[in-house]
Amino acid sequence: MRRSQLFVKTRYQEPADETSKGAQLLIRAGFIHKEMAGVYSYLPFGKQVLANIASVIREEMNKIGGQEVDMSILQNKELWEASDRWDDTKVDNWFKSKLVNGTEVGLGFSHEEPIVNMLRGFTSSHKDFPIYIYQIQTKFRNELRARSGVMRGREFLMKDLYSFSRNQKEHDDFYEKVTQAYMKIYNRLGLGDITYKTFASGGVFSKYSHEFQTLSHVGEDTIYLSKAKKLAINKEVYSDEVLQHLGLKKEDLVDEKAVEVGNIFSLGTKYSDALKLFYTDDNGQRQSIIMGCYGIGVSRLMGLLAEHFADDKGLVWPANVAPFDVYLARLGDSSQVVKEAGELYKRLTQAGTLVLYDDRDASAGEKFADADLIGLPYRLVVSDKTIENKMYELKKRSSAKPEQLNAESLIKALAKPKQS
RNA sequence: CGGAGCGUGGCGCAGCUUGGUAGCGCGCAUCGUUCGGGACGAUGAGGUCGCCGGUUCAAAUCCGGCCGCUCCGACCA
Repeated sequence: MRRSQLFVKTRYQEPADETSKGAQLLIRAGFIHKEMAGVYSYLPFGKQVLANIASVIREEMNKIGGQEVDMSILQNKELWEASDRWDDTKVDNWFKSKLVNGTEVGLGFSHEEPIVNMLRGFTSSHKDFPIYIYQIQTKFRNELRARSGVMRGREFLMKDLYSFSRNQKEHDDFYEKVTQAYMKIYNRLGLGDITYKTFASGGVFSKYSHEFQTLSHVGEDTIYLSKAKKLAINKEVYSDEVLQHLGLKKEDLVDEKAVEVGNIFSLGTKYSDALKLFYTDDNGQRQSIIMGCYGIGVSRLMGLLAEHFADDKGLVWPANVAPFDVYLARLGDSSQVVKEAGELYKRLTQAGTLVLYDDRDASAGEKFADADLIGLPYRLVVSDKTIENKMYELKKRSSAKPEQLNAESLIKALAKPKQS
């Protein structure tokens, strides 16, 4: 993409109405636009980052048998009354509205009820199960207070997976598979080293649920973690009894601030029973379905990545999620520089490299500052100097020193690595 | 929802105490000079001072109400 054609502009100063470093950088670099407290629009770069995170998640969900759908956001009140979750005293963060005829509808904060109801129309035999369905869509939650920019919004992008198993073992096996898949996702996003499977409140369905907590000073949660065992306990369930149950010693744990980047729940048969989703076993008997739900906050991850992968000059995106691979800075506007940079842009693009071509009539300093702020993995310079040397200048965002490359090695260096 | 702070061109801010024709920096436009780390000069455009009401000859400024934003707390299936 040519920078001159992009409507988004970067900002020199921090926005006054954000205090989170990550949100400030995302706004300054033109990834997001704040509509109101806890509500953000995603601009071209931000939309691409979300798509890249989603694509990592999608690949791992598909690998464990997930089938992707896109459920409606408008919710049918009757389904939620069946499970007694429509009442504002039961779920206090509903956004609700009304049809012209007065019928109440909700904006989805989660999708257990509608997805169970939908499945009733397609399943009846034990041969139909297990089933794993997920979606990546916008959720609405009427939080009392939005916070930390895009990390805790009222409207946010979330991946939610629902599992439907015939018995406890089948459920437990899949639950473990999801745990593995989640760790793969955090690894691929560069957060694996600081993300911990964490024991948290299980609600009424099981003893624990599991959260995935990434260590960060902007975290809203406190966890007690064992680095050796790669496990943690959320403060909300931390007690001697829990420690004993998990075989952990108090003195081996340290407390840290962390961000909840995922949460997996065993739901038992509560929603499947309430909405009458059953199956017939091989003896012709009606049986309950055991459910699980598994969430990952996609937009929250973007906020966390911006917070974590940054330095004093701006963002430093991991290659997997960066909106482009390389920032091509054309310095000066001599006809040979314009020609050379234009041709390089074309050539790299044809080779599959995603290039953000800064073809504006701006100073070198401004282009370098923008390249640092936006934080693409590489910065490539074409100038009279590089043409004179018959070399290109390539610099990693994460490193201070540039290297000089000829055209062939440049194209090779920027070729996309194969993703696992 | 309790406590605190804030709201003035696109962005960041001053002005308010002590009422008297709305300012600075960045950005933007035009011209010229520049051109490897956010260049310089000249000229210029752009503002219902969050909204409503009150006091006053006169309100960005004083008073009341409302709305919005931020932080702390509570809350977060």
